[in-house]
Amino acid sequence: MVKAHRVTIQDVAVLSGLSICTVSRALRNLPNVSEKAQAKVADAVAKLGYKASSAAARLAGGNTGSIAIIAPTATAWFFAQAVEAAEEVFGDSGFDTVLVSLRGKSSVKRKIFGDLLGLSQRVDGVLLLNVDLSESEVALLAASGLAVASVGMTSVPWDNVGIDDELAAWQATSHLLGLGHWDLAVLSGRETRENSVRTSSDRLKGFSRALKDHHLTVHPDLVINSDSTIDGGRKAMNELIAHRSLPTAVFADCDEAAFGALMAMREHGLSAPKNVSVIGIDDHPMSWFLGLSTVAQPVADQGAFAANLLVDRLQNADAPNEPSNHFLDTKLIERKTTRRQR
Amino acid sequence: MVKAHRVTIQDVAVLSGLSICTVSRALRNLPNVSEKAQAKVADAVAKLGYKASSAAARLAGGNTGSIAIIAPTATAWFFAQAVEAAEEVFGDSGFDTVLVSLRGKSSVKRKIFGDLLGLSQRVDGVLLLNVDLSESEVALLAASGLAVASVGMTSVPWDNVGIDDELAAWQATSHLLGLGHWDLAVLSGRETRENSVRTSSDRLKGFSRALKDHHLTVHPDLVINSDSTIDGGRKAMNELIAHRSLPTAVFADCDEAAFGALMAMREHGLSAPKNVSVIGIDDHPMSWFLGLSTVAQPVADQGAFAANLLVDRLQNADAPNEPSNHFLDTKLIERKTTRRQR
DNA sequence: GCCAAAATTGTAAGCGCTTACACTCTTCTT
DNA sequence: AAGAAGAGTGTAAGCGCTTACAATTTTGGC
Repeated sequence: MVKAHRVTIQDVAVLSGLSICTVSRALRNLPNVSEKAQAKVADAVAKLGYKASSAAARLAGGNTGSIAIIAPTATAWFFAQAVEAAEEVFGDSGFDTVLVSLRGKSSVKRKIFGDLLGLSQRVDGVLLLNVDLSESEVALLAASGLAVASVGMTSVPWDNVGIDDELAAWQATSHLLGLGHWDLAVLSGRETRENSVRTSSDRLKGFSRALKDHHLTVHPDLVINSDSTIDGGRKAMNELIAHRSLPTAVFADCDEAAFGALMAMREHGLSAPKNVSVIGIDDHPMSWFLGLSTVAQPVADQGAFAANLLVDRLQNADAPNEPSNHFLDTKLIERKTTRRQR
Repeated sequence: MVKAHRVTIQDVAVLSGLSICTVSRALRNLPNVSEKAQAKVADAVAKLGYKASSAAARLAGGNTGSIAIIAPTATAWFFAQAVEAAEEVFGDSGFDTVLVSLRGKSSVKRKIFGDLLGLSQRVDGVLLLNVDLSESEVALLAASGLAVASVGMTSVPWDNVGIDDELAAWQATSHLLGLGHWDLAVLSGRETRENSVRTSSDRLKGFSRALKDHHLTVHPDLVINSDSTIDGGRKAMNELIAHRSLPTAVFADCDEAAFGALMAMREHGLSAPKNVSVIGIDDHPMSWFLGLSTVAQPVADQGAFAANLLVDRLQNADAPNEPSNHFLDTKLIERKTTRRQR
């Protein structure tokens, strides 16, 4: 196999009998190219198997043809799902996806503002997944010239898609309440320290609102801080079991915490819904397996939606519409860990 | 905020009082640069916050500074884990990670040989995670000029890291056998149609070998084909329960299939280890949760190891050592789904 | 049919970097 | 102490593409 001469736009120009410039315009569907020329170019491209060099395009002031996805981690179910969905959209639109995982490092900022603003030379846009940014970071990013979109963020000056976290929590809590439970605990994710991610606090709000709707008040002892992980939920539930009175139902603000809660219960000879009803939010695939009642959120859809929004911005850079914020629907899924309180 | 003039190598050259060429060499640690010059350049770079444009570097014949990770999917636990580990290694070495998920499409080949060989203009190397390639595809890739490394592949002409699948299966099966079980079924992933991924068939071999070691033979009826997913395992186990005689122990060739098996059993009022002992391979985080006995494999380590191998190749392009194949250790983890057969 | 405006196409100058190759100093030889 | 070998540095020519702007062709109104 001989190291083939790279097929350049030059070759296409020669074969099609046009100038490089016209070919370039034809390739990018710019106006002012006759159909004839278009056809000739398409022909030559096909014949030659031409593929533009993104490096050259970029250097010359065009686009990089790639988009970065920034996520707190790539391993958690939610992010893996969203990343893959977004990657598909990007791929289908001809973009490469460069993945940046923050890996929960507190060096988020360093990453974002060292690498990422360095990244701005290498990508056309950025898709942020639940990345907790301070106001100044948001401002910097917005001013970076990059197209930006996000999933699960709040008050950001770019397109965002997510779910109504407060509503989802309200749905879950109301389900418990509707079942006759009035002695509820909540396993709540830790408050974020920054500004742009408010999932946990919104969910806590929803919990409170549901209680209020039933003329109940939130007892501080029954709001347990918990990491949004299996182990976090387990610890939180253990704490609840060991040091506090057992409620009749527990709302975990994500399924993984609910799993942990279930596990802790099992370790103490307790089970759901027999001793305590348990509900989560997410509809993690394991929830089905474990029969966990939950409020489902469309994860892949969120990633794909946001990705599409971003691609649209990139492809219609001219249309400067306002940043939009989209809420996708959540839905109560009643399974086996919740039941009527007698 | 003013749109800043891009800091170019030119600026560094001026500030350091050297020529562009010298700066370029200094930046890439090429020989023939005095320490003095090195220092000056380092200084200027720091002062200016200079970052090379990968597009320009690439175009001029240098490297892209990015590496592609190709995986069958990004959502499965195993891949998400490996991807993140590799991404970390790449990031620490200054490479961008471009993610390509095949999403189980049968268009694997199209992807690989359209996109990927197109990718070769955009990346320096490729990390393949369990990508099943035909011989000709392997040859093409090997001849592409890209640096390549892989995880979980067999007979490939580049660095590979994985586990000894046959041994892992042997460990799991021997555990069952050692517990006094002799009536075993195996839930085995479908055979691959290509050449470079042989996980399932190797694991089946290990199963057979363990039986042979105990002077037992494999009964064809007890080799159940199963997708390596929860649902696959569930279906396979259902089949076993419905149409065949129930063995005293089941070896699922991956944890997710084992989960499915456990689920099917539960649906039939059966449980492990009471009615049937169950063991898997992987040590998925849920296995701990479910008390599933399994043979643990170091997933993140495999990704990181392979990534390091790849980075090494890229950074020492001069040292043309033979491609190496590394097996990482697997370890039996006995939990609650297996017990002595009385 | 004739001329200006509009549509189409071509020319040429870079984008920021790498890389032969040429050049200037240092060191050693002998 | 003069010249050769080598270390360190500079010059300049691209890499393949985009993009003003200039040149050419087409179109249409009279």
